[in-house]
Amino acid sequence: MAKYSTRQRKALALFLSEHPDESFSAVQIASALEPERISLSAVYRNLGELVSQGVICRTQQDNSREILYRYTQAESCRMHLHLACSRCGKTFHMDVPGTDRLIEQVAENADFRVDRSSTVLHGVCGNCMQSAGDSS
Amino acid sequence: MAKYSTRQRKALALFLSEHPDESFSAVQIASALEPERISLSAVYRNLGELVSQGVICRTQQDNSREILYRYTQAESCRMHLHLACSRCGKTFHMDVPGTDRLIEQVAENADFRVDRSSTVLHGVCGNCMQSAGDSS
DNA sequence: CTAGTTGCAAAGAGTTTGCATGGCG
DNA sequence: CGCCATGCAAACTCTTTGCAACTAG
Repeated sequence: MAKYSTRQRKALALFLSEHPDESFSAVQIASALEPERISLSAVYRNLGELVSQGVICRTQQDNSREILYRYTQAESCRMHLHLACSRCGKTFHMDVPGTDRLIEQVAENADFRVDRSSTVLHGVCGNCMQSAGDSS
Repeated sequence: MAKYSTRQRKALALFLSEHPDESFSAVQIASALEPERISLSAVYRNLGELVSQGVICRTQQDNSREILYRYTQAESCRMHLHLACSRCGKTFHMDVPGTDRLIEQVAENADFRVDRSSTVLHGVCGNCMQSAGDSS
């Protein structure tokens, strides 16, 4: 797999690596790369490859059946958990002290090895809380 | 909504409440309830209702585009985060001290309100780690 | 009896695949 | 030039919806 370096392949990899904190759907990527003229199927096929290479990871929003893709190659991305706002869909790094300790505790207490790169905590980000005046 | 109590509705609610720790797809539920003769559309419609009533919640497995449903009404379910094994698909309670503190820290440090009932940490459970001899 | 529910089948949304054409090396 | 990758369209999978028939209250 991935023997040739095509215009489409390069554009896709570049785009994702330039947005390490964001998750995109295949359609979003295709339209962002419209100037590069990539077909949706090429996007899907190349995303699949990148996923199996571990360069990016798949996630999903809770009430959509879209699959989202996020660059995880960057050191900084693999070490953090991520936070996803269920209102605006943005993804954030979770740079919170004590996270590692909790993950260790989970391993000891619950006999479960958490995979940092694929787990995403859901909730509402500050921006959305504010703009919605929501305090429930 | 939900003004009448039908055979299908009762069977669905009963089934879910009897399996508070497991996640099911609509198809799984429909076939588990086959003796009760529920159509897939009735399953979907009733699941939708239960979700908006907060009785159950939707989640998704990472590499499938199926939506999964899990009973969350039980007090014990709403207070915990959950762990999902990406090998066997089972869901577990996350009964780990320090979890609440971390969630508070996230609110303060990252200005993000984590929604306990919808977030699921992904990883590998003890059983699967053992049977796969995986230690990566 | 009346309105909420069901079941079926058709429509949607998102993703995957077959096959001929095109482009990298 | 050979083989991989692309593009298009058709096939698929899962979910939603329209509508007539059914049934709980």
